[in-house]
Amino acid sequence: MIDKLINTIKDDKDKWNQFQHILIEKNIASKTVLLHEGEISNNIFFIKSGCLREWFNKDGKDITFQFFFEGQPVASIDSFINREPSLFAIESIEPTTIITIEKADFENLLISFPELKMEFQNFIFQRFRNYGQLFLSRIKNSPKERYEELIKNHPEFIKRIPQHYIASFLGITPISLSRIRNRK
Amino acid sequence: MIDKLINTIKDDKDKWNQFQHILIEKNIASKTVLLHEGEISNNIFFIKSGCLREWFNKDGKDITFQFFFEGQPVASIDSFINREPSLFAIESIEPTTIITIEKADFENLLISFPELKMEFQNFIFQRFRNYGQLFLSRIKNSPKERYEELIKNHPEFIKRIPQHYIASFLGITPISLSRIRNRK
DNA sequence: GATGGACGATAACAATTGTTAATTAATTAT
DNA sequence: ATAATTAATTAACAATTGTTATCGTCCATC
Repeated sequence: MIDKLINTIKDDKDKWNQFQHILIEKNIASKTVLLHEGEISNNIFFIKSGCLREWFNKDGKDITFQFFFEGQPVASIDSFINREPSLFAIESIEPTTIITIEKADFENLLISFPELKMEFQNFIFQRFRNYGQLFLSRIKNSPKERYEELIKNHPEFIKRIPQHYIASFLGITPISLSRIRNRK
Repeated sequence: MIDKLINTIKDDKDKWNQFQHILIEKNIASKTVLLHEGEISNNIFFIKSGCLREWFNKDGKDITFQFFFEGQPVASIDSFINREPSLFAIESIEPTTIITIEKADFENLLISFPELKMEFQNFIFQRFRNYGQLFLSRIKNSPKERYEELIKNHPEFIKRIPQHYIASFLGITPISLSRIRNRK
C-alpha cells in the first residue's frame, strides 16, 4: 500500500512537491512504543522493514493480539479515525523502519487522491474482516489447534516472533505453549 | 433500520408502488433454518419479532456465536455481498416474524435511496466492529468473566435464550456453564 | 394420561491449562 | 568479555474444563 501510495504521488510532479514532506521515515529500536494504550492516535504507520505488535494491558500483563510485517499499514483504526483513546498499544518487536503520516496530512492526501481513499477504505474493511476471522478461529479451535493452524498459515510468525508473544496471541501462557510444542 | 427503510420508501408514493412488493413478511416456527452453512446468501432479513442465532458446525456439534432480536437486520454479510458460501447458518430460536428482501431487490433499493446505502454501510461497519469487540472479549476474559459480562451487558440474552446456546456462545459446554452458575 | 424428546443439573474421571518456582539458555547492556 | 536481564523449559500442584453417563423436569404430541 505504501509503494502504491508513493508511486501515485510521484506520478504527479506538483503533488509530489506538495506531499513529499509529509512522509516521515523513522528508524526505531526494538521495543519502541509508537502508540500507548489510551492515547489518541495521530499517525498512521507503514512498515518498510521490521515487525510491530498490537497489545493491551490486562491485570498487569500484556496481551498481544496482532502482528504486522513489512509492507503493511498499521494504525489503531478506531482511534485514528474517530479520535478516541486507543484500546491498545503499538510497539516494535524488532528494529524497524517505518514511514509515518500525520492524521491531518493523511486526510489531505486522501482528498487529493480519491483512488487512495478507496484503497484506505478497503484496508479498513479488511482489518475488520480479519478480526472476524480471528474471532471465529478463537471459538472454533483449542489452543493446540490454533498453534497448528498458525504453523500452517503463518510459519513466518513462529520463525520471527518471540515465543511469549505467540503464546499471548494464542491466548495461553508461555508455559502452556512450551508444553504444546514439546508434547508431540 | 427496517422502520427507517419502510418510512423512507413510504415517503415517496411512486417508489412505494415500485418497491412495496419486495418486502416479504414471513412467520417462521422455532428452529427454522433461514440460511444453511455453505449456502450462498440471497436474502437479508429484518426481525419484526422473535430471535435468531448464527452458528456453524464443528466436529458434529453446533457452535453458536451470535444472537439477534427484534429490530435488527441479519445477514451472512460476506456471503450476501460477495456471493460466497456462507461460513455459518442462520436459524430461529423462537417463533419469529421476519421481513426478507432479495439481494437484487435490495441492491436496487440502495440505488434508489442513497441514504439507505449509507445506513447499510454503517450496518456493515458496525457488524465488523462487533466482531472486533467479541474477539477482544474472548481474549481478555475467562468463560466465567464472559458470563458475568453477559449478565451485565445483555441480561435479556440469559432470560430468553436456552442455556446450551449461551454456553456455546461463551465457548464452553453446557455442563461447564451449569457449574459456573451454581458455583457462587 | 402416557410417551418421547429437549433441556438442565450433577457426578466421576480424564485432559488441559494456570500458577509458582527453579533451572538453563539466550540476549542485551556495560 | 562479562554481568545483568530476559526468555524458554521443566516440574509439581491447583483449578478449570471436557467427556460420558445418569437423573429429573418440562413440554409437546399422540
